[in-house]
Amino acid sequence: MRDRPSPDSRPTTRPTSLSVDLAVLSPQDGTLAVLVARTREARSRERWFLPWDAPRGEESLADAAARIARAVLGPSAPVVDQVLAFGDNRRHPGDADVSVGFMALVPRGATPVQSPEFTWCGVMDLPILAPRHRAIVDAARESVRDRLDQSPIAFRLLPPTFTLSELQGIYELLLGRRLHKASFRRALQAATLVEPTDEWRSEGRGRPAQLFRYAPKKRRGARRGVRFDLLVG
Amino acid sequence: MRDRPSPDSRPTTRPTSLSVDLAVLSPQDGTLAVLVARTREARSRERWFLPWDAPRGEESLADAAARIARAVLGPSAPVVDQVLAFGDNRRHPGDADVSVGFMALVPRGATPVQSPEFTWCGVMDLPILAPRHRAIVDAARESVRDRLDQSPIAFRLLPPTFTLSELQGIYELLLGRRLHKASFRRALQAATLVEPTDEWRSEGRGRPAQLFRYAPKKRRGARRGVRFDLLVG
DNA sequence: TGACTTTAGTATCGAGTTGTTACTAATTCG
DNA sequence: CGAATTAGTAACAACTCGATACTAAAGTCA
Repeated sequence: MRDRPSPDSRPTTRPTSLSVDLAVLSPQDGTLAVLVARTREARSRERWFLPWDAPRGEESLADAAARIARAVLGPSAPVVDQVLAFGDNRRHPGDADVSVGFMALVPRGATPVQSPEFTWCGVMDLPILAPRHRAIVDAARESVRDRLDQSPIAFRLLPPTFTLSELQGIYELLLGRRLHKASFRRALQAATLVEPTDEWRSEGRGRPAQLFRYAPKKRRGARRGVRFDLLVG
Repeated sequence: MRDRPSPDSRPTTRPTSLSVDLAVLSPQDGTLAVLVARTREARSRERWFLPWDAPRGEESLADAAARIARAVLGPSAPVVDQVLAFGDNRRHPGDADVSVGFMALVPRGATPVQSPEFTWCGVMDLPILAPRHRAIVDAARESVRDRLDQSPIAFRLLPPTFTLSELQGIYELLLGRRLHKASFRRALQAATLVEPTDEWRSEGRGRPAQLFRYAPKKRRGARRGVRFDLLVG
């Protein structure tokens, strides 16, 4: 990369090597997991990496991310969301100058990986990734947490029908803290986000739980005051 | 851009033209404004653009954005936040394949532009920008709104000391709705985000207002339940 | 000077929301 | 059968929020 001064002239772009990288998140065995694969060559210090590629042809960033997701997860295309672009000196497996991180959220179990040696790995127990990939995973988790109550992303981590306890478990997993059952259900009911099906699931012992599906009916969010939920310094 | 198949081999990056683009937001005359400049050449359909450039040398994306901000606003360096990367077919003034949008928030008035013909323009009254620049402005506004109660960004739009009415006005500007005075102040006090100075400001008629400064003291945000504040469908 | 207006800031009250504790319901396990 | 386990609900106290109303301190204008 050479420096090129632009004293007072108009700016110009510069050729840069680009990658699109994907953090696939899913609840596995009661914890949040990421899809990672092992490198074949031994010369790099970081032995594991996230799925990634460069955009092809006129493909947009989002299209490239969706293609990578399909390559790893099969044709059942999960939605991908952009997380952040990284363009600093943290190392990337393909030495990309700039990497645009995306995330995909997929339900529990329902995700047999077909491609090469991709495997689930709990976020608390990640192997050593290239620093830029590690940053993308962290940014993806933070992004999910931040958007959890503005956006129905929790439902992407569940199959089409689910029990309310499962839904609450997803929220607890993502927020990293326990929630109160009655309050959770009250809030859920007030938001009219789910509707009951007439099926029930018996999960081993205990009373069977009713299955629900995601069926948002909320029209206008009752606009509240500001809450200053920040946790500063 | 040529297509290059990668059937089962390892992915590689591809050279791509890159830009870093900046949406500078500021409250001006009671409305939210963006810094834009007029193009000199008449051949392009979009006559206005945001400040932008390509990263130089080993400069990171954030460093490039900070440099662009300094070039436009002078050496008083405002913080820049990444908003989103755009890599689709929306046109960019420099025809960048990928543009990483950043935003800077600067206080009212305190921003005399020195560089070329940059000027404030109210967001409700924007001229025709290149579509990608327009998208960056929209994404920046949305990003501010989303992060308003998680992050103390409102204070970046104010000078070091301010009245509580000014602070409330910023929130109302960004959220696009009126807030209740007593509730706003109660929430502010509970969060211990500001502390009073011993100065007062007389703003024409009416009782003088006490000046406050941003001085966050909150340790742990009292963790509440989920609120499902989404406004779906 | 003294009413009137304007803006700042506080107090109080009632309606609504939230967390807790306790309860009932339906299943499996022994 | 009874104990254990999970689902789901009820009732209540504590808290939160928004509306209204109030006081305070300035300017305006007769």
